[in-house]
Amino acid sequence: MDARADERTVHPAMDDRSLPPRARILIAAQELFVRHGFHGVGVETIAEAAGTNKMTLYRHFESKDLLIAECLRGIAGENDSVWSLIDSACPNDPRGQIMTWLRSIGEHTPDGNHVGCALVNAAIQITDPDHPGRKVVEESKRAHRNKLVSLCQAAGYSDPELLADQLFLIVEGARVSYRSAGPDGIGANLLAMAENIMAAHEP
Amino acid sequence: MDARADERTVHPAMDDRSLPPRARILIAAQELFVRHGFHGVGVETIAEAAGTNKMTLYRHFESKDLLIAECLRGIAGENDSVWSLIDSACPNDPRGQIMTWLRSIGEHTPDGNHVGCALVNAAIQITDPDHPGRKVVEESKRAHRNKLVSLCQAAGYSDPELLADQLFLIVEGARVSYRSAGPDGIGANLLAMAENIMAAHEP
DNA sequence: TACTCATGTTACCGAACGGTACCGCCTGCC
DNA sequence: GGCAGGCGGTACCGTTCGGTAACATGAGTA
Repeated sequence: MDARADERTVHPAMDDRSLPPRARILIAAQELFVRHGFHGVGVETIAEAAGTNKMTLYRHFESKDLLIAECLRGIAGENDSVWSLIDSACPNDPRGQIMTWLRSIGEHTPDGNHVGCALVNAAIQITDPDHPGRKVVEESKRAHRNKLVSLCQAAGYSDPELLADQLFLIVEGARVSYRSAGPDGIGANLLAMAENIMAAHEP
Repeated sequence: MDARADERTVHPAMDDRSLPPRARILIAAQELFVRHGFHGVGVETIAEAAGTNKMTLYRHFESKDLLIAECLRGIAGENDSVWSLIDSACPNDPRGQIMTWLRSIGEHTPDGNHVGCALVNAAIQITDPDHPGRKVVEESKRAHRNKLVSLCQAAGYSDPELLADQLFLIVEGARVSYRSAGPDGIGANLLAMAENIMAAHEP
């Protein structure tokens, strides 16, 4: 029914114990969850991929659901740091920051596979409205949208909220289409679409 | 871990045997899969919701995965018939057809919950690249995109392919954001975003 | 009546999974 | 040395799930 259990090794240098078990578990869990989904990978697989075992995993995380939530917090934090990176790469250049962000969306992962947005995928996989991971996703998306609005305002575009939402939705649509329509599908020329929309909001 | 098992009754008139078991199973499976995800509902639950049992289910469907694929084919067919409906509602009015389609996206389901696009959700839940349901989703999305392109061409917009892809991605992004950011989030004023984009392509 | 065929019913199997108990080891620290 | 705590290893439990076997039932039909 589910993904093949073959080749679930994660980071090769994971087995050396340079990182404490909790960090190794989080890294392994993030990678495996993103690749195979929450239901597609069990806690024992995660523990083995982290070079430890199930008991140690449960010493650091109360349950699988809370491990999922912690992974989502980690992913949200990585997204935040991407914005910090962009900010320091194009200081005082909001338009350049938006363009840098847009260009980064189309980049392939090291293994050549698009997986879309891990937070969106999580929100779809989680059907329980009370799951601890859900509010992590919603909060991250809200912050992401606010960041985009402030950038569009700073860049002096007309109707910055409308533009920000347009860019946000196009990017969300493109990333989800990598999964639903294939990587060579509709999201291929995302940049041209975004530039066309931005041109309509040029002051 | 997963959705609550409470209240999985589907269509109330499902128990009367007006429909043959295979049709009842498909209806129940579609509804339950959309609401709780593929992993969140078992075949026995589906059979009971359809007013039958597991053995009859397996007499009509080789496996759960093939049942999933059949459900996706049914959903894709429903999407096609929506386009036929729109076509007959606005004959020879491609622009009106696009607008009608856009308006239909924001409508709520009878229970007031947005579930996004069932095919996209399926593509994200399915991690196996060889799953029989995957090609159903990809084919449906490709046809959907082609339909939009031909409508934009017929409406005389400049750069119809770019416009079609922009509209497609915005809608995909909005529908997925109903799940990731909540129904009152970014996709709320989808219509204004689309009209703004279309205005930029006015001939 | 006798036959066929789709369906209902029950029981079961093997595997996977989330989670726990228990033991032993090793390291660091007083 | 002695102690404590973090960690590895293993065995186990209860449950759920996909899928199957075997049999009963009931309607339609020749």
